[in-house]
Amino acid sequence: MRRILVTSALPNANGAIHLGHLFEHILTDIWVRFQRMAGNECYYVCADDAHGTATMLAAEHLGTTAAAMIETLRREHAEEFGRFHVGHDNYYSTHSPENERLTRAIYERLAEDGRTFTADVEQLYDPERKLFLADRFVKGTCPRCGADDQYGDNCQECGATYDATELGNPRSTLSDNTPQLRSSDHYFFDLAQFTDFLKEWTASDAVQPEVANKLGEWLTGGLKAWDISRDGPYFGFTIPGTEGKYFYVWMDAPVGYMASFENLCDRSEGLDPDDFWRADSDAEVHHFIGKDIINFHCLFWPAVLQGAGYRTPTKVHTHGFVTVDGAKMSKSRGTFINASTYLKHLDPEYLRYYFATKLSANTDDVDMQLDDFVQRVNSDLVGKVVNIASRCAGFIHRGFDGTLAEGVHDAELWAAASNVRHELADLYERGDVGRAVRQITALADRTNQYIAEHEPWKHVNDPDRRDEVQGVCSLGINVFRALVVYLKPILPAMAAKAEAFLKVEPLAWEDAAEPLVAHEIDRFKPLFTRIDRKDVDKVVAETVAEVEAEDAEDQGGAEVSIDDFGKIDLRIAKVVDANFVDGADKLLELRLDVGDDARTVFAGVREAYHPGALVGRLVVVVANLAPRKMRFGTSEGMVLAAGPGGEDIFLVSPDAGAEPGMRVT
RNA sequence: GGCUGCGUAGCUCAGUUGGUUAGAGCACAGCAUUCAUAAUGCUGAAGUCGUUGGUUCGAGUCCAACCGCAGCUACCA
Repeated sequence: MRRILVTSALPNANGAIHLGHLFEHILTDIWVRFQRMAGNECYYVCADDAHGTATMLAAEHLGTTAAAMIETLRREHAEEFGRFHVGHDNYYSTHSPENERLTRAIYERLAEDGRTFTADVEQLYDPERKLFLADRFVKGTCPRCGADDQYGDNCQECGATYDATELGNPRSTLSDNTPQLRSSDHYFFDLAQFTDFLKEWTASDAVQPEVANKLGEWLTGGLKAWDISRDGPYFGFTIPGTEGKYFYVWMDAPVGYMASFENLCDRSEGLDPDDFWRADSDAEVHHFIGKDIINFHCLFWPAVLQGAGYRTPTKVHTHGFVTVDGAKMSKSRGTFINASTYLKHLDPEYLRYYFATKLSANTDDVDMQLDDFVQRVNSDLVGKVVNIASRCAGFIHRGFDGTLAEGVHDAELWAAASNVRHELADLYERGDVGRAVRQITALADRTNQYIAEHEPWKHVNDPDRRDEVQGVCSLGINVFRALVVYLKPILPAMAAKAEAFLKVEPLAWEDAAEPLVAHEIDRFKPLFTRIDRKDVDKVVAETVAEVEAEDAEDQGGAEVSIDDFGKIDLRIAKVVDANFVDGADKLLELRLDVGDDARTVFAGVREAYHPGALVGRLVVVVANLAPRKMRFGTSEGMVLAAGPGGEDIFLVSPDAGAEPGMRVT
């Protein structure tokens, strides 16, 4: 028996659980449930990732404390995962006493052994907010191409990467002030010391081949020291022996896996964290992550563990991202679906099954096509698998008192159904679940063919052929039982209902080895209902509505005084000319007559309006908006419009009689 | 820009170390059937395997270039 500890990446403690989190946790949960069915001792822990500047600012925004906010979200997250049947043994928080102790201990061990050093770092500082600014809180002009309004790490226009200190006219996105350049001592983990170790580790089968390729890039390029400290104010753990220095969130986040497990052990008889984490442990540790955090889990984390005298992960399972209908999840398209919205209208097992059909052992992105989602679930699960039990059970009850036959009617079919368990086990182990599902549905197909060939409905009233009818339907039920075994890691709730129908104890993997004979079963009740496409549409529509409400709150929620409003100079303008902009997908260049002066405004309405339809019409424009340099020219104002974007943009226009230049108040 | 991965029927994907007329499911069309949650079975139509070159007796499969898509590019989690 293997002893296995499994983790999923830690969701942020400042946002809701969405489709992307669900994908990762469902695929991990499927693996965990398989391991348990196969008889292994398997623990699955996770936690919210509580620390970081973002958490601090979010709590500030809500007018609460970080500690209160993260606890509320932690409960919410744990409950939502639970409703998707994700069976974490512990869903903890990285803001825990266990984690603080472990993180400090690990750091101290690394520091003692000369694995860390300090260095002076120059960084932008916001004097008003009194904090050092992470790259994403600084905007300015790209030092290479001169594009305005770029973040502190790279330029979205030309793709250049640079230091935030290189930006022209930098400003803090938190206060809009000009930041100052200040220097501060930072603590570094000397990752380069672990280069040889990491080369060896990544070449083992601890990571997928494409991940090893990616890591090879960093390894051959030379590893840089890793800055593990942040200056206060910061929401996190303080670094021992320092004043106002905090551990960078990614230092304590993976330690959170250990902390969550330790917390579980404290509440469980005979479970010792050391058995899993000591350097010579023969237990296994498996991390499931998305491909965006490969560097943290496959470079920093193994190096930290190695340096601190712990074992390294057995395997890091990396997956791709979820897209919806071929595009990134989008709030305005309604495909940035939160767990809570989904749960209002759809059964969690639909999603579990659909994700399972798309799972592979590689890091490709997984596209959730909403039509495909409905069809796959309805056709495979209701039409094929469940249908077998549904069509056989009636005969068993009508003619045979609900009792299955003594023997196996078709030894070949049963052998196929039973023996495939070895291959399926291998596929589950490797994470090639989509392929396993294809094998499973093929077996269901074969069984429906078998039943059709023997036409039990024709012979059920023929006394000479009663045994055959019972045999065929009993075998149908037995193959169905095997299918339930194979699908149980994916569909635990359906499996529980099927177990009740079959009147059996909870099924384990090896139960597929032997058929049920002369066994009484219950009457069949529907195990699974079809998805109605309308319910999917409701989820999408509600997601759009939520986003709009959120936007309204962000923009209109905070009250402004009439004086503030008075600062905005809204004017009626007439569109004199409108043209496409070469190279811009969304923009139209508009020449506007605003009374005395004419000006050029770039408006993101190309998908909704043809230039010809705009010439001559009156619009409302923000006349005193600071001119903004864009890639295609300077925009001198903003045209007001409603709608989520894309093709749904609706320009605001005045009633007849308004003249260009009139002030809107 | 550099790097990683992907690009096979309308959709989702299989295609082993290169080998005869490229496969499956969904969707579609026709037929059959009625035991089953309008479920099932049979038959059929549908692909110049991203493009162009190359290696080879032979390439979806190997090589090169190009095109397209996604992601990464370390102090955003």
